[in-house]
Amino acid sequence: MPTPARDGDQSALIDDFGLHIGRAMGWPPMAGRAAAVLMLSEAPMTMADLRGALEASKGSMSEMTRLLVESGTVGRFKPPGSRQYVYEWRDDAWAGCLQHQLDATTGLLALAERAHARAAGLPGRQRERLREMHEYYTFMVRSLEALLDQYKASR
Amino acid sequence: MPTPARDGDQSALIDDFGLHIGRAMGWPPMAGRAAAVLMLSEAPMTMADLRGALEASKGSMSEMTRLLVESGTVGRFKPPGSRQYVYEWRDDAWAGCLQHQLDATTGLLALAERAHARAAGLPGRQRERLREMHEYYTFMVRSLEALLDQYKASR
DNA sequence: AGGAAAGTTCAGTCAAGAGTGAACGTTCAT
DNA sequence: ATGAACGTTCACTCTTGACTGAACTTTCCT
Repeated sequence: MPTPARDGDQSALIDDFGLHIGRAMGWPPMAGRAAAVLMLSEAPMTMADLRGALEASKGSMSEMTRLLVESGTVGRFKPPGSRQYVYEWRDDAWAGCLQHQLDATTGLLALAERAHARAAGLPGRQRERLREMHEYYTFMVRSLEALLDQYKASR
Repeated sequence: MPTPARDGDQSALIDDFGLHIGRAMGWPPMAGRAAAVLMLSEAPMTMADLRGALEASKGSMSEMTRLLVESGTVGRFKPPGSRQYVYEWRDDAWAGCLQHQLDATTGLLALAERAHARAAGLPGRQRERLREMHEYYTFMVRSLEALLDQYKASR
């Protein structure tokens, strides 16, 4: 039996985790809570386990597990001889988080590039500001890539 | 007269900027749009100018300018002899963004610390995961601080 | 192949959050 | 000091997005 995740004062911790991590990752609160439950569970959990721990609907859990797996923080396996998937917090989950942040920043760099490209004819002040934005996101993408490498290497 | 910010195809750009930057900073969309308008404006703008450019209410603009100034991306001045404040995109706006990201990460580190402190009695797996989370956010806060210094120095 | 269990999808409900506008407080030139 | 211009606050409306549950699809054991 997996750790009962919602006993006593872990409950508040899970809500807190859920809200903040969810917000940081751009997830709905329920996804953050599911991540917290999995992180704090000793054993891998089935969707039924998660639903029990969070009192959530089937549909919601299906969507949340999808998000978590996609983000690279949670793994999904089907143990041989079992019909149900089990979900487990990954050892390299935090690298997944950092990757996620890098992806988001890369998206903003793309936006800055598009804007900057169109800026040829603009007055100096505006063009300069778009250049600075582009420069900033270029810096950030390069730096986050370096951090990710460094983090991965340190393990 | 400030640059008319909502003419033709800048409008789409502003909505796009607004949405993405707003999301990245945890702002409502209108704040992102206001940031975009100010970034692309040649001259400083009054609240009335902003309201005109964005077709927004007084109340909304009051809140949005408050957010922008607080974030360190926009400056607010009262030119001598004028009754109205003017708002202007700051030269060091992007450092403000990075600072904001650092603050958010520091908040998550605090959460990880609280959780980790309570983890003394937990089974090995869970304690190990909380340790990893703590380690990750420690790494991130340290690294982002370094990036911020580096970015500031490079200007 | 048949069928039961697991998982996904999607229309609908409900709650959270964004934006409005009127009432209120503040500021500053006279 | 006065009052007109400016800015802020807050109760309300409307929009967006999270979550539910029932219908549907897929999987896999016999």
